[in-house]
Amino acid sequence: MSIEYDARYFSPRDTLECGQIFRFTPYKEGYKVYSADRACYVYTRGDRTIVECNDVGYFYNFFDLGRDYAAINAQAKSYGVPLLTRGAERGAGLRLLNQNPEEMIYSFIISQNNNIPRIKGIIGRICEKLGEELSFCGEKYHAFPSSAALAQENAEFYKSLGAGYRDGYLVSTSKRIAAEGIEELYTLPTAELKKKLLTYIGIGPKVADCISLFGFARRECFPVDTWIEKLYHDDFGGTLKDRNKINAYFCGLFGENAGYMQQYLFYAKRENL
DNA sequence: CTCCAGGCTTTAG
DNA sequence: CTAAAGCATGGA
Repeated sequence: MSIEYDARYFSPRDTLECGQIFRFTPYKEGYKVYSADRACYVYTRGDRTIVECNDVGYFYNFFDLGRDYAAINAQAKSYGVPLLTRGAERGAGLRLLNQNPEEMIYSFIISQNNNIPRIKGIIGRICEKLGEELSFCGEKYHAFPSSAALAQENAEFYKSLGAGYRDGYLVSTSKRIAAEGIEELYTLPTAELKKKLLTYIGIGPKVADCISLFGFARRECFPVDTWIEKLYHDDFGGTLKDRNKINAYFCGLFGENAGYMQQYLFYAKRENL
C-alpha cells in the first residue's frame, strides 16, 4: 500500500534531516524510516512524494499529511528575517512528524549535550539489543523497545552502548514509565504537560519541548538548543542569555505555530543556508 | 591538545 | 532565586 502527496510540501530529505527523527537510512531513491514498531519507504519521483508501507493510517498521521503547509510556509516568510525566509524557501518540503511519545522521551534524553550522528548510533544499538525483530521490504529491522523492556536493563548496559552519563536517566525514567504508564500525559494542557515532563530524571526544558512538539503534537512549543541560541544572537540580534527567556521570546513572537518556525530555523542554521 | 554537540543535575552563593 | 561546575563520548 502507498500514499502519494505533492512533493513541493513533502520532501523526505528536508523532513528527515532536520533533527526531529533519529531512525532512518538512505534506501534506493529515498529513505527507509522507522517509528515505534513500524517502517516505511519514502521517496520523491517527479512532483510526487510516495510513502510505501503496511499501515497507511499510521504514516498519514506520522508525516502530518492532514495539515496544509502553504499557510505555515507563508507565515515563516512574513517576518522578514532572512534566515527564516531562506529556511522556508529551501525547506518548504519540511514537515513536522507526529512520532511515538515514548520513543521521543528516550530519544531526546539521549540527545542532550550530544551530536546527531552519535545519537543515531546509541538509539540504533538500543533497538538492536532490546527491540522486537521485524521485517520490511525483505530486510530485518528492530522496533523501538517498550518501556518495560528498557526498564529491565541497568546503567552499565546503557553505558556499554555508548550512552555516557545519560545511562542513569534512561534507567530511572524507563522504570517510572514502566510502572506508571504515560496515559495521563495525553490529557494535559501543554503547560501542564511540560511541567509534568520536567519531573522525570533527565528531562529538562529543552527536552520537554521536543517531546511535546514531536511526540504530543504541541506545535506551540519552541525547543531552544545550542543552534537556536546561536541564531537568536546572530540572526535576531537578541541579547538574552537565559534559554528559558529566549524560549519565551520566540513563543511570543511566533504563537501557535512556533514549532514549525523552530524547525525552519534549525534546518537553515545547521545547513548553513 | 581543546572545543563542541538538539542540556540536565547538583551544588554553591 | 541565579550561576557555575561536572558529566561520557566521539568527531573536528
